[in-house]
Amino acid sequence: MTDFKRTLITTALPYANGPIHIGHLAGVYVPADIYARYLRLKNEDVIMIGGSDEHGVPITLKAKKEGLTPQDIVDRYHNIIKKSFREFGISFDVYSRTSSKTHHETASAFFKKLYDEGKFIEKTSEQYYDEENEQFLADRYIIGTCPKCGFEKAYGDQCESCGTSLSPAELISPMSMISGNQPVLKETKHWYLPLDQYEPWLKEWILEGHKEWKTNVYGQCKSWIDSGLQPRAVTRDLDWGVPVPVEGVEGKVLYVWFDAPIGYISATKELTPDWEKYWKSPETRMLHFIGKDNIVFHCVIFPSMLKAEGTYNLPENVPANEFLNLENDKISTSRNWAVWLHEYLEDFPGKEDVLKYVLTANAPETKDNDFTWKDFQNRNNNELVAVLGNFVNRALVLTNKYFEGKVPARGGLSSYDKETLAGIKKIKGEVEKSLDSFRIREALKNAMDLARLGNKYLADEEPWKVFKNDVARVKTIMNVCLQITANLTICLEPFLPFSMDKLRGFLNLKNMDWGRLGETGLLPVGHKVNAPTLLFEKIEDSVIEAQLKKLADTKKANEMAEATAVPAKDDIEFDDFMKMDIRVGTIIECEKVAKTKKLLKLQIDTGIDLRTVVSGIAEYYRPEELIGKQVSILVNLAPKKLRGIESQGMILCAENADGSLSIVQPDKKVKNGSEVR
RNA sequence: GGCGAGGUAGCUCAGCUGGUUAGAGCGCGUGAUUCAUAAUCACGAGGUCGCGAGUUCAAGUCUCGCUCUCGCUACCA
Repeated sequence: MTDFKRTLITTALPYANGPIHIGHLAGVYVPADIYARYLRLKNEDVIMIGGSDEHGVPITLKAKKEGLTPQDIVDRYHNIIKKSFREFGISFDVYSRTSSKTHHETASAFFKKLYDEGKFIEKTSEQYYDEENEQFLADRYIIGTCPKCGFEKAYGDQCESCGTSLSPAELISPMSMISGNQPVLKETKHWYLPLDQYEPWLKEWILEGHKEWKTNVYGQCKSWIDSGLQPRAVTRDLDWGVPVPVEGVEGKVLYVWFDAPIGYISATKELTPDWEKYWKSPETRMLHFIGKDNIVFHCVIFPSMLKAEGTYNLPENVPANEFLNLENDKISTSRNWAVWLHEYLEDFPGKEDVLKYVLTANAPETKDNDFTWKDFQNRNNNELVAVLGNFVNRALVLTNKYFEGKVPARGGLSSYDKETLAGIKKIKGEVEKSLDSFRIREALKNAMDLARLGNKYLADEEPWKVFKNDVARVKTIMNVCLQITANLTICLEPFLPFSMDKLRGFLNLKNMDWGRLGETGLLPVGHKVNAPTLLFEKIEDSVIEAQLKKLADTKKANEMAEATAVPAKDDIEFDDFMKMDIRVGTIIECEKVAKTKKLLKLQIDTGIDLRTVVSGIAEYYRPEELIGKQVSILVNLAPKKLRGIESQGMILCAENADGSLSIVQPDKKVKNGSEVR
């Protein structure tokens, strides 16, 4: 392994269209913060970079919806995010934003260099264009009828009703969200990063060179690289973002995925004029802390950009976490299913460390995990309060009681004393080993063992009994306990910074380096300690119930919203309706279409003829149970090839709120070919 | 359908290159203890290591098939 002199830690840039929730924290910011604090405590040269990702289409849409400018939107969320991070104690050395001047200059220059050196390829393609407003429309700016579910307000990239991902060309009767007019297809030129050219290099660099990466990270990279990489557009027709710095080009910006990771560089520039040593010196180790959704960007795409540029370092490791669920359900910003950081800070003042602890102890390092309020309460009450807080309290209360708060001198040490003191160094080694391999959850457990060591020592030595006939021995015992307590302030500092600060207050102790962890004389004899207050407080059931009620209310509100039927469509003439030829037919044959999950191929006797229909209902019906059933079928829909099979019609289905499908059929058997109207 | 990750005690997870009675924390039970926020300490119960084959003297650990969960992906009329 290379000997690095400094570390650059980047944390995924949160998208500035919503506040931070526990999923972001558990996946990225808490582990990154712990690791950064650990390195700082070791006096290593480390910087931790963060910032808001403020470009991209969703922000422009939100702005439009609220009648504000995109800048208004990002200002709002950037401020909420930045404030909540600061209050929560995520120790960024700099928290920047991609709408900053520095970033625009940096991203622009980065693009320009690759452009000038011919690292991009140019491609012209047809995209929808709004003639009235004279601009190309991003996928999200196009609205139309979803070809699958008939939802009229599907976006060009995705139907929010059925969740299908789409391309703008698939929408039926597309409409510009800006003018309301029908857009026209028009040619536009864009630049692409030819990822395919980097494939052999990526293979070598990751698949051969970084087998030590986490299995989830390595596996996903391998999957992408092996399946063949495609050139990726780096520009977009949009007016919100970093303008493409090419002469004569207007109305184009850098694609948000291209500009966002450069934000790490910009933020570093804002932090220090010496930024280049963090990005370009081979003695610097770069780490990207991200969630699993970002693996491909940080392992394949961004490195390819850096490689193309040529002067930058590549990431040494990318410790990506899986996802955190909340009370057995996926965290979702749009469904308001989350514990929001800014709300937590209001509801639980002074309990920043409790959330950090719970999110770390239950971190989704190897697989998706579940956050429950009950677990939150249990870990606080049974671990922080009962194990850590209680030990500290015992040590200090006894010292105050027997020795007026002065650290007593040790006498001769028993072999058990020696063993206990040696245990501190052992724990230090374990914590280091875990942290060095990014096993943060394990590291926290290791560190907490120090408090367990103390509790056990106290229980075994029973100073409250010994005091009756051997005060000298009690002096030794309490000295050992206090040294353990002092060591806790170092050992747990990366994980519980606020609480350890408080504990240092109890002990009258200054901050100490990681290197001193394991020393048995951190507190000199005669040193005065204070009377302790509680390091952690129990959390009562009522508090947890209040949070659960809040979530239950959200769930209820969501159900109400789901129960509300999609609004009626515009009126049509009777003749329009009569254009549709819907018949009753009987399913004669039915089989799954190979290599698909949702498609069934059906032979249907429509009374007119026997025809083949492909339908996306395989998730709800098994082929054998459909044979012989009567269904309603739209027979005069233009045929379309799906998976190479020509589908000659559409089977009518009702879609439930959960997206499940139910075929519409006559309630009595009727003659095949009967018209439905 | 393809690919990736995961399926180990009630819960959350360790188990490296295959090797004595499969581990930890929490929860549960019993006992000890009272300095401490009824906290702590000891002991214990609890697992056919997703299912089925195979390789091997020996498999949670390797191979194959199946199955379930999550994610990515695919032309879901």
